[in-house]
Amino acid sequence: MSQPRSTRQRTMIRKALGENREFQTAQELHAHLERGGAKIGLATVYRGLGLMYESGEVDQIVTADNETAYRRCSDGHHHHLVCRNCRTAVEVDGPPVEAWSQQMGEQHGFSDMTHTVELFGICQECAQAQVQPDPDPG
Amino acid sequence: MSQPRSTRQRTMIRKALGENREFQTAQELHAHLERGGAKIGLATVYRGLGLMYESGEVDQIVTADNETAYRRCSDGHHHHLVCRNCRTAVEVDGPPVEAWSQQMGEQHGFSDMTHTVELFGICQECAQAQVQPDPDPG
DNA sequence: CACTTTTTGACAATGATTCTCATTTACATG
DNA sequence: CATGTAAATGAGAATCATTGTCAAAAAGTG
Repeated sequence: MSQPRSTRQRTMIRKALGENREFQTAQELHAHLERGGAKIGLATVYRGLGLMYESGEVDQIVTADNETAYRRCSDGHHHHLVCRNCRTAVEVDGPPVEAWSQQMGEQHGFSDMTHTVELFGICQECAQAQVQPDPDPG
Repeated sequence: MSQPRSTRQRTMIRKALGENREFQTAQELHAHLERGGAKIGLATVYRGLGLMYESGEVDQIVTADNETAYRRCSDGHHHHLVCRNCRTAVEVDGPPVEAWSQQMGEQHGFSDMTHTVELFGICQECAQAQVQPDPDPG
């Protein structure tokens, strides 16, 4: 039943994803490719990333400004710990969350549970590079 | 330094929120108000809900179609278990998640942790009203 | 090569949200 | 009550990520 075809454009997208470990929006990825002299349409980037997300090849998060960002990821269900400042992301497992989600579902009679979980924080590097915020001044 | 003022429009928004326990988008709330004969601008609804969210007066979630929805909520940090079908929402505590989030942050050197957690499922009523999906037919 | 189906790309369209700015309102004060 | 002024409103324009359109190009198959 028709597999996705291997096209020059999709190869480019994969390559670009491989070169950058941070989450990128479709627009960013497209700009990056064009900057490198590549010829590819924006819609194609959107479609490609969408397909790769559906096949589980890449991960997807929604940023604070409600943009969708993608990153190459490892297999299996996992979550992300993302730096609010530089967007560096770490993949993390969440056994307690999975269990808790399941339990909440049962407790309230919900079936077919899914969940969205994202952790945000400031990574060590950014924390050191930044001025510490005043602890609630008078 | 200047508190939000009490206006006819904001009162209307609060009233409408009080009448409906489900999550509603700004557009839905606006439509509901106009249907009731009220005169209020769409931008005003957006602004009102935004302010109420910032002050912690209402809760906010992002639906599957990337729309922002609001609901009056109880105090304190909590999460939501939302029916994918009818949008009925239950507030739930998540001690395991809080602890896990904290722990992941420490483990990876992240500070200032926050998180977004939403649980989705099909509530009992909707599950009964719907045709059961075939369990992976040949 | 010939053929069928998928993919692409340029651009239009969509649609939620935000911005603009002139007008109105809340509310503290004389 | 009159008045001043900063905040709020509303109508519509503007923004902007994302999706739709559809003819032309490319992939994969025999």
